[in-house]
Amino acid sequence: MAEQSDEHTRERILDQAERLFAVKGFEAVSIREITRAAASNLAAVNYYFGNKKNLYLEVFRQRWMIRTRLVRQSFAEKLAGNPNPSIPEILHAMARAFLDGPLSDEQRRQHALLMQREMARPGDALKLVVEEVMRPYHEELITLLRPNLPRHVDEERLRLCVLSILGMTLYFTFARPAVSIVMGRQYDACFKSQLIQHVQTFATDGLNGLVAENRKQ
Amino acid sequence: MAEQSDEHTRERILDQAERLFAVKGFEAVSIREITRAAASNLAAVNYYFGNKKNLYLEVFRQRWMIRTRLVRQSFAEKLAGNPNPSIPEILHAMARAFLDGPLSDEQRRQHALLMQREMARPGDALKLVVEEVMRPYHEELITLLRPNLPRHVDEERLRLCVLSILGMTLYFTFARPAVSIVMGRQYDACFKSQLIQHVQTFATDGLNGLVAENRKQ
DNA sequence: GTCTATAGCAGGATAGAC
DNA sequence: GTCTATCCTGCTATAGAC
Repeated sequence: MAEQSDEHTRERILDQAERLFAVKGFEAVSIREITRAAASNLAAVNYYFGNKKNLYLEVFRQRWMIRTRLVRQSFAEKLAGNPNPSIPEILHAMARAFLDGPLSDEQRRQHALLMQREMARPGDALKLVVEEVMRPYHEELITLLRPNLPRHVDEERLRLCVLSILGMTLYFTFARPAVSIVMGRQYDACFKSQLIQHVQTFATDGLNGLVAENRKQ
Repeated sequence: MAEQSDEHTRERILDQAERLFAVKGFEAVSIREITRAAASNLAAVNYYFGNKKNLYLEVFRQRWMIRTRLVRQSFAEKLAGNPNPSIPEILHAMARAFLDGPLSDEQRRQHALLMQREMARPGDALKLVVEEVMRPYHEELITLLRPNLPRHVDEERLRLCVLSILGMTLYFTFARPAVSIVMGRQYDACFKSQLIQHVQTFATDGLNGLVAENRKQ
C-alpha cells in the first residue's frame, strides 16, 4: 500500500489519512482503515497524533498547506519575468496552476476535495484554510489584477469576480465525476488544456465587463 | 423538534434526514440522531425505509428532486411572458431562482450541499442528480441561450460556459461560510441581491466574449 | 404502526508487553 | 516505537410485544 515503506510511520499515516479523508470525509474513514493503508499498527495514530480529530488537523497543517504553497509557487513562476502581466496572462497562470500544476491528478483532486469539505461544513480547519490560504491568495490575485483595472473600480465587485473565478476553477476540480458525465469527456490532457483555456477566456471577459462598466460611470 | 407533529412519521423522518444528511454527510449522521430529531422511534427508519442507505436515496427521490422542480419552476416563471429573453434576462432569472428562489435560506443551503456532496463523491444518487436534473437543466439553459448566440458558436465552449455559471452559483450557495469570511459580509437580502447582480453581469460578459470570439473567425 | 429490547458488530481509545 | 489485547461506547438492524 505505502509507496515508500522506508518512510517514517508518521509520514505514511499522514499520506494515507490525507488520501482517505479527502475521498471519503472525516467520519467515513476509520483509524483502522488508515493504519491498514499505511501498513502500520492500529495504535500508531493515537501514539503519534493523540486522536483521530487531531490527525485530521495535522493533515491540513502538514500536507494541505504544503500543497497549497506548491500551487502558489507554480503560479508565481509562471508569471516570473513578467513585471506587468495582463489579465489573460494572470488568469491563464492561475488556471494552469490549479488545473494542471505541480500536483498529480490525484493529489489535485484530493486537495480540492479537502478544501471543499471544509468550506461546506465549517470545522476547526476552516479558519486555517481561509486565513492562511484563501485570503492571501485572494489578495495576491487582486494585487496582480489591479494595475490592469481602472483606478476606481468597485472593490466589492472585484472581490466577487475573484471569488467567482476561484469558485468555478475549484468546481471543475472537485466535481470531476459530474463534469465528466455532463461533458461526455475524460479528464485527459486535452480536456484539461481546454478547461484552462476556457477559464482564462471566460474570466477575462467577465473582468473586462467590470472595466467597461466602470468607464460608463 | 419537528415543526409539524401531526405530519406523518415517515415525512418527519424524511425532513430531518434531509437536513442532517445535507449538513453532516451520510456517514456522520446516525439513525438515532435522525429519529430523535424527527421525534419518532429508533426502529422507524428500518420500518419505513428498510435501511439507512435507502433512506438516503429516498431523500433524493422524494425531497431533493421536488425542490429542484420548484427551483426550475420559479426560473421558468421569471421568464414567462417573454418569448425571446435576452442573455442578461436569462442569467438574472437563473441566478435569482438559485440564490433567492422559492426555497428558504436553509433549504437552499441544504439543497446545494446535498448536490455538492454527491458530485464530490459519486454515490448511488449521482446518476439521479446528473441525469434527472443537471443534464435537463443544462439543455434548457442552452436552448434558451442559443437564439442569442451566433449560429456556429462552439458547442463545447458553450457547455463549458454553462457549467461555469452553474458552478459559481453553486459555490456561492454551498461555500457560504467561507464566502462570508472572505467578503466580510452576512448572507442578508442586500448581499444576496448583490450576488445575483454579480452572477448576471459576470456571466453575461463571459458569454458575450463567446459571441465576439465567434465573430472574429 | 409504534415501541422496547437486544443481538451483533465496528469504532476510538488505552494499557502494558516487548 | 511498535505491537497485541481489550475496554467501552455507539452504531445498524431485527425480533417480537403491544
